[in-house]
Amino acid sequence: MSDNYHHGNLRQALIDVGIKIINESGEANLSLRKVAARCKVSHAAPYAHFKDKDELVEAIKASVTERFMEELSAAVNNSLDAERALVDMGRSYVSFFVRRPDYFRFLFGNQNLTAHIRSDKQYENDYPPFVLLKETYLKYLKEKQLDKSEDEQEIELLKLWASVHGLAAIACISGVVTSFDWNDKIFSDLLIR
Amino acid sequence: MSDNYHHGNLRQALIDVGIKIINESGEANLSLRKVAARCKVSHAAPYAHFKDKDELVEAIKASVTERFMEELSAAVNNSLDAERALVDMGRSYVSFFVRRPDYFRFLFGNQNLTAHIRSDKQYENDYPPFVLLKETYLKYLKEKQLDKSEDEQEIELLKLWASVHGLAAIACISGVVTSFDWNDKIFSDLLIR
DNA sequence: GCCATCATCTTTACGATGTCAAGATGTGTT
DNA sequence: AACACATCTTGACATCGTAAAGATGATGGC
Repeated sequence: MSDNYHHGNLRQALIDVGIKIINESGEANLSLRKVAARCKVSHAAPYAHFKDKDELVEAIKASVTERFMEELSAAVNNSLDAERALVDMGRSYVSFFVRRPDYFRFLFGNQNLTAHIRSDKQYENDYPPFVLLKETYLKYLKEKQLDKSEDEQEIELLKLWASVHGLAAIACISGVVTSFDWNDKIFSDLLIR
Repeated sequence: MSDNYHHGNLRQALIDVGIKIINESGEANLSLRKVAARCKVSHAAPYAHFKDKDELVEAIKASVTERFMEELSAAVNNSLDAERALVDMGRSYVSFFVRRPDYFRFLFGNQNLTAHIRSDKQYENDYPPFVLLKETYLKYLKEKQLDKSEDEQEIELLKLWASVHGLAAIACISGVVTSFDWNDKIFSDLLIR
């Protein structure tokens, strides 16, 4: 049954425990064997559900990205107009990773080419945070009655994403940002000009 | 003598071989033992020069950052005025990591908090690329006779850094950018408004 | 109800890795 | 020449990812 696994929920349990371990002691301490042990299962059991350690890690990344998306969506949905939505999404984006810099490094720092993002340059349709950014941006254009060419839109989107992601990166990497007080000053200026 | 180490140049040799291994097969294949073997030295020899694997890795990061700085400095010095210098530095920043995305992940992706960057929030004075960015930015302000408050300057610098670093990050992570043709369009617009 | 098939899990084993302790070896100093 | 010290070697250990072989339990056909 679901108590002792065996056709239970081991796969999900492995993912959840993986996230817990990262929360507690960072990605450096994430090992297949520890995850298995915490699930009270032999060290080779995960191989019934993931062909690799990488495959488990990618599943964990997808799960973390879901939580990330929940925050982003909430920020967008709670905003009154599209302009506020754009700013709030950016703030939420940075805020999420400032609160959990270990997640940032986990999601974007690995050597295996972040398979959870790109299916060969189709990130525009596949990577949920970017899809949400694009939607919000297009609503913003419509709201402001701005007319831009496809090229302009693409460049603007790239700049938006780069600014926000770069801010998150610098915050996580350099330890510059611990509090979040300067954001109100910087964000509308950064995202809307 | 310097031939067979022992008061030779093992320390530097370890760093150089480390970079070579990363170039050849990525950070995933960087191990103390392999580095030692390639230096024809026993697997514990590195411990005479580095207390940790981390300490070796940090030394390698510093070395890679030096090469990075050489390109940035060249870009700045070859520019006629400060405005061009600012744009060219940004272009050079992204270009460097587009050519070597593995370096980006190596420098900024690790879990150990990139000790080569921050000596406790003093990145402004310690991290060479940021120092160069700040210098170039200040020259740009002087050249254009722009008067900005300290706060404005700090925010603008952060935005500059975030934009450029974010662009590099996205390029490396998502595989969006392989060629570099869109940069001419985007850069002056991104950095100078 | 019985059995075969298949997914799931365990056991055992192997090589690679980071690290430590103890000792050997070379270098510089007095 | 003798000592102190940095450097390097050897051997050992725990941990890790992974593979192979077998046990165990569920599912579906008869």
